[in-house]
Amino acid sequence: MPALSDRIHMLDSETKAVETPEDHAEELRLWLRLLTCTTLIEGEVRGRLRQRFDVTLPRFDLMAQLDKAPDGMTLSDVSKRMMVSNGNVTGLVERLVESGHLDRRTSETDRRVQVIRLTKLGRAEFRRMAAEHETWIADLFADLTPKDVRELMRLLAKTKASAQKSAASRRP
Amino acid sequence: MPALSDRIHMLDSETKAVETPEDHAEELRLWLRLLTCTTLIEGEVRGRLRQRFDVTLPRFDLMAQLDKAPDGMTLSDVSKRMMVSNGNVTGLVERLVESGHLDRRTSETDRRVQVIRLTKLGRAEFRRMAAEHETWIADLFADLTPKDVRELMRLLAKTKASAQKSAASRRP
DNA sequence: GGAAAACATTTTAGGCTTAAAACAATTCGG
DNA sequence: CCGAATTGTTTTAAGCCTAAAATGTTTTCC
Repeated sequence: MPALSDRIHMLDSETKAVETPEDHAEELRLWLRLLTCTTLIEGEVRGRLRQRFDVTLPRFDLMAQLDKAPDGMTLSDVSKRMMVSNGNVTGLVERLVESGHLDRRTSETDRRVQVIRLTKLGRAEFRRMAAEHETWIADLFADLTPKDVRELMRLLAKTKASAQKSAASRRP
Repeated sequence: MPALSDRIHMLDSETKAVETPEDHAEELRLWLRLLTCTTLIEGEVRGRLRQRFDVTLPRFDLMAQLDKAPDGMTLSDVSKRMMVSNGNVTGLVERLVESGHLDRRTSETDRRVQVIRLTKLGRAEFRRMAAEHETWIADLFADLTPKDVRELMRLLAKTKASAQKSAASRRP
């Protein structure tokens, strides 16, 4: 059993936690800055993709996923990788199949599963866009030194892990 | 006039720049990681706002802007601050006026301008949500040390400046 | 003063996005 | 085996979002 002074201390710190809410303004500012950076870059890339290739960002992102998977992916895989809802992918894929960029077929071993892959056209167009896209990104980050890039990578990895942990603890 | 050896060197480096495109894989990875972090946190916040308060993230964001401006803002101001299109704001405001959270009036000095502000209800609800929201953010970033937070702030400020510069140079 | 440019907002058309419900197919446990 | 969960996808309803054109208003600058 704790000494009286310890119990008083515990009570104090508990009371403090309840009555004087901690200041999290720094984290809030960090979050807003993170969001600003992403929105800024995303908007720029979106605009360039439209102007230069008349393609939307979500389409480009989906093709990017498939380019890394020559044997195709299931819709669920894509949905998890892109961190978007299932229904979202259904619609995106529909339009890309329609335009001839994607090939969609039902798996032979599991008839629930749809496997999608890039068509020859889809792959060619994606490669063309991706090459230019990479230079845009390089340009947008041009003022960062290699050290800045490394450090940001490290801190964002830590951020991602922290956020995933926090998110997971709410959804067990 | 440069010496022959210098000219050869110049030709070499120019040729290299054209024929062997530089490798920007690191920047690309950085961009994807930045996007992942934002998407992860944004999704988490969106879900909690919906579950806890039955409000959407864009509505919350708009109210957050107005909470900082007791005298109201014009739609253009809001649109610039939130980095979304004008038309987008029109619709958001419409729904928030409809639900009684916002007050909208035409400026008396310039009849083009609409000034919006939070109603009493809107402000009260926002404050309630914002208090909880702040703890979610703190939780999502909980594994970062104060030093990590400072360093991220610094690097993201640099990133933002770099991206803005690059974006501006394309749209003069 | 009046045409032209600039500005603030709304409208339009189309696409993206989500959460939740519905449907279909497979796997699991008794 | 067979009913119950689980899994993969689609559908639905509502809202978000953009780019571009349209509308109304103010400013600029001959």
